[in-house]
This record gives sequence, C-alpha cells and structure tokens, in this order.
Amino acid sequence: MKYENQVITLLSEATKLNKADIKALLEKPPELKMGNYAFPCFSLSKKEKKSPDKIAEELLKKIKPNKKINKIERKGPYLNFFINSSLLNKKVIKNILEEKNTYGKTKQSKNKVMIEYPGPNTNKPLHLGHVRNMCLGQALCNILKSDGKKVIQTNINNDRGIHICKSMLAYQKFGKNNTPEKENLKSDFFVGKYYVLFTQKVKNKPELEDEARDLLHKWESKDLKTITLWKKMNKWAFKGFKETYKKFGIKFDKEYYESEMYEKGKKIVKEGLKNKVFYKDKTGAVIINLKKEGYGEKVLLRADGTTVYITQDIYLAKKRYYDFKYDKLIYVVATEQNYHFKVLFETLKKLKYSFADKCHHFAYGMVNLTTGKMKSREGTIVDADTLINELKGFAKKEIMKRHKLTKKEMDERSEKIAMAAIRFYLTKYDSVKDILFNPKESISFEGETGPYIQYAHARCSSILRKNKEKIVKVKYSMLKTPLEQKIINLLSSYPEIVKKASESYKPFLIARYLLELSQTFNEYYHKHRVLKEEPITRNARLKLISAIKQVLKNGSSLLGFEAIDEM
RNA sequence: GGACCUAUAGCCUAGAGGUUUAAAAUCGGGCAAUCUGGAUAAGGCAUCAGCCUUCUAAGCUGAGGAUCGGGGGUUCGAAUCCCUCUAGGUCCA
Repeated sequence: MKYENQVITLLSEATKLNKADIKALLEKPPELKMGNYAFPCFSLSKKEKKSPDKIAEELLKKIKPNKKINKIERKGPYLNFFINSSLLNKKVIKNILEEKNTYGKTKQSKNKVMIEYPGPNTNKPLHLGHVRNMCLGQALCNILKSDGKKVIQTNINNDRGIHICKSMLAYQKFGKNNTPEKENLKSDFFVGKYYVLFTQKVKNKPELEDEARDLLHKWESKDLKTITLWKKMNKWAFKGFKETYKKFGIKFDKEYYESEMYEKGKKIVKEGLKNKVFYKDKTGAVIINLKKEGYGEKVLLRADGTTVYITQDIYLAKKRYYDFKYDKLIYVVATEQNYHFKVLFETLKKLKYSFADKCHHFAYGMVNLTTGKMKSREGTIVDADTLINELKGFAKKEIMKRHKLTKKEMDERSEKIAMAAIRFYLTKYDSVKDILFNPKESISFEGETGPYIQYAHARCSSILRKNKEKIVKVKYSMLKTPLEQKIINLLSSYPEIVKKASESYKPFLIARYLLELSQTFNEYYHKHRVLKEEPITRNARLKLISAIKQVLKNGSSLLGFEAIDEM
C-alpha cells in the first residue's frame, strides 16, 4: 500500500519513531468521513508527558499535506489522514481493472496444502452432508490457492467394510442381476437402494447381520465371487460419484482407497508398542493412553490383530506426507469426528512425526432435516442430484417470467443459478454450526443468497452492456458521494478479506463480504443513475461499475459459483 | 460415566473485552465523587406500510420486533473471558 507508506514516512519524520512502530500503531478510523488512516497519540503521551490531544496538535503543525495525502486533521488525540480521494479512486479502480481475475490474489508460493474431501462411502449416493463438505472443501481450495498456496486435492474412498457388504448382500439376494441401466437409475442410487433394502429386510430376518459379516470375512480372504461382486458394485458407486463431482467441478490430484490400505498401519502400531508409546490392555488390544489429554484410552489395534479406523489413518497421514511433503494437511470432515481427529493428531505427536502439527481438522456441522436426522440406511436423505434438479426447476420458473430462452440457454442459466444458491447457502454460515435444512424454505433466491450476488453482478453487466458511448476521459474525482466512497473502500479491502479467510480457514468471510458489496451496490443502483448522467460523471461511474463487477466475479469464483451477465 | 461443541428477536445468521471515547497502554484539572466525559447489538427471512412511464422489483426504502439460555465471577467496562446450572447436539467407554 503506497498510501500507507506515505503516511508512515510523514509520521516517522515528525515523531522520530521508527517505521515499524508507526505501522503497528496506525489504525483505520471507524468511519470513512474521518479519514483513511488514523494515528493515535496515546503511547507518545507517556514519553513526552503531554496530553495526547496536545501531541496530536503539535504533530499536525509539523506535518504538511502533499499531493497524495491531501488533508490531515486532528480530532482529539487522533491525527487523521485523508488520501487524495481522486487518486485513491483511480488507484483502486485501475488496479482492479488491470489485474482482472487476479485481483485479490497473492503471488504463488511454495507452500503446499493438501486438502482431503469428501471421503464418501461406496454403499450410497452423496447426500446433502457431502454437498456441504464439497462446497466447503472447494471454497477452501480456491481461497488457499488465491492466497498463493499450492493446493493438492485428495480424497479417501471408504470402499470396504461391513456397510458395503450389507448392500452387496441385499443385491445378491434380491437384485436378480439387475443393473442401473435396466432400471434407468443413476448408478450410485442403484447401489444405495440395496443398502436401504438391507435395513428393511434385517428387521424381520436378523440373521442377515451374520450373513453380512460372513461376506466381509469372505472379502477379506479374497474370495473370488465376493471380490467380483464388490468390484461390480463399487464401479457403479464410483460412476455415480463421478457424475456428481463433475457437476461440482471437483477434480482430485490423488485418490486413496481404504481397501488398499486398511491393513497398513499395523506395522506402525507394533513399532509404537515396542517403543512403549502404546500399551497392551488386559484383553491384548493395543491402546494409546490419552488420559492426561482428557481423551481416555483408545484402541489402535484389536486383540485379534484386526485394524480399526485410526490404524489406517495413522498410516495414511504418513503416506501422504511422503507422497507430497505437505506443509499443511486439512481434513474436511464433519464435527462428529472431532474426537477421532483429536486422538489421531495426539497419536501422531506421540510417535514424534514431524508432520503431526501440520495436520488440521476442518470440522463442519451436520446438516439435519426438519424431519430429523438424515439416515442413509433408512433412506431419509436429501441427495445432491435431486436437490440440484429441484432448484433448477425453481430457477427456470423465475427465468421464464422475464425472458424467452432456448432450451440450452435455459438449462445452462438455471443450473448456474441453482448451483450458486446451493453453494452460497452452504458456505455462508460459520462451518462449525449445524444446519437445519428445510427443503422448501432454506434455499430461496431472495435475501442473503447466491442469486442475490449474481443479480448484483448481472445489473453491473447490464449497465455496461447498454452503454454505447466510448469512455474517453475519466475523471475519478467525480466519484465522491458517500456511497461511492464506501464502495471504493470495500473494493480496496477485498484482498485483505481473502487473506483473512485463508489464514483462518473461514470461507464464510468471503460470503459476508460479497453480501456487503452487493447490498451497497444495490443501494447505489437505486439512488444514483449512471447512463443518464453527463459524460464526465457517467464515465467515472462506468469504471466504478466495471470494478464492482470484477470483484463480485472474483469473490464468487472463490466460493465456486459463476457470476452471470443476465438473469 | 467421561470428552467436545452449540445457545443472540417468531425463524436463521454476524458480532473473538470498549455504549464515556475510534483511546483504559495516556496527559492534565480536582480533597473527592456515578467528576471533567458525550448516542446506536448488525444483516436476512417472515409480518406490516411504500416504490416498476427512470440502467432487470431475484431489487430498494421505511416500521415494528432482542434486558444476547439462567445464575454467579473477573473487569472501570462482558453477547464476547472464567465458573456453574439448564437445554440441545456429537463422540468415546
């Protein structure tokens, strides 16, 4: 920030303080009309044995305004600096229009961040919980990338285990060699159907539980028939996931499969046992003692030598480290696994792995339905694909009220709007909170929503499109109304917001920023005209509108939805 | 039984010590004082009242609606920190 340095230089000359100290003291006034930077004189008053008011008064006499800082005021103990607003306007807007899509981005660094999401089970389709996971995961990826990190997207496929065997068993018994193609069903839904069916049937036939367990043993002993069935059904599940990932634009750099590593990690645990990091309990199971940390004792390896979830997670964290040498590994996993990750990270620490403190659990709250908790096995879920289609339908209705479009255009536009609604809804809340999802009310297109952002953007586009005059000379000093000043200020703060969202892993900060910018713009839109103004004002405003449009676009892309030109 | 998380208007969400102040890290006046010393918990949905001959009303303006779950503590000052209780959620055994 050139202007900040200017202010610092002026102050350091007058106060004889070093620049770093001044930088630390410098604040932003609570309101724009009070100036762009404020220097509080309290800390000086102790040294000089004078009142802060007086010090400010004296400093004011010493410091002369210049071209860039064209006004300096004393207000009580504060010295307020005003940046020459026409220069500031020009700088902010030009900067945005020159940098375009890279405005707000930090230079690429070598810092590597690995993000794991959404970690599906291959016995059921992706539901709303996964959708929240995917939206948050992607937003995080985008934000971190924008902050100059090298992002590696990874996934863990939970493709084996008793739950998978349950849907396999139900298919074996009742599937009659049917296929998704024959039933014209999305292939992961087809698999999920049998998982639900198992739950229904087991109510009257409890022995099915034992049969499922037998199937798991057969799978583990690599029984050919079982493996063939497993491969067939997993293929269906993955095919369905792939389609959904495509809709969300998710691409992984590396996918891991539980089936390939569920037994790995044993070695690490055994070594830990030898090194007395872990212990054996009465039953013979290997445990870690985390009583001091408040997490009790946790089994890492069962007495019969079989593994538990955490066994492979220890291995996987290590493997990933050796595969990619990440500086940070972020697990995007629901809050219900908070305890699991606390234990995992503590375990890694006790094993003295260098990457133990590089791991971070990005926890997000559950998505519940008004009818209760989503339960895949009972079929009480809202799945990703149905939800998208439903919202597309709403969007189409709205579009039809105002435009006549071809089928293709209609389809594309409604999908963009629907996706914006979903993504914004799922990223605008602080991620630790649970969400109560009411299908009819939750995702609307009015108020604090994705379409609201898109609408503001479309309005910008519309104004720019309708302008037929060439913009020759621009006098940025014409942007002087309070709303214009507020907008300029918001626009200039965008890069800081991205930085903050990246450092604190809080995508919702971007959402809130976009809302504030859109709200301010909409207010502006109603209060002031652009195209009917005299050229001198019009040109300046057109530039401002272009800048707003650009920032709305950049912010939207961080949350993963598209800014559109017409709605 | 234990651990962790959450609690803000009818509903949803923001607010990570400043409502005296943009300052409690400070100077002065004063024997001293609750002195000098000064106001607002922000949005959205829903409700009600307005605004389309003016760049798309998926928008805008206005009104009403909150002693920030209860109690205690720390502090000059608490929605914010600490303790405790209550309610809800999640997990572990």
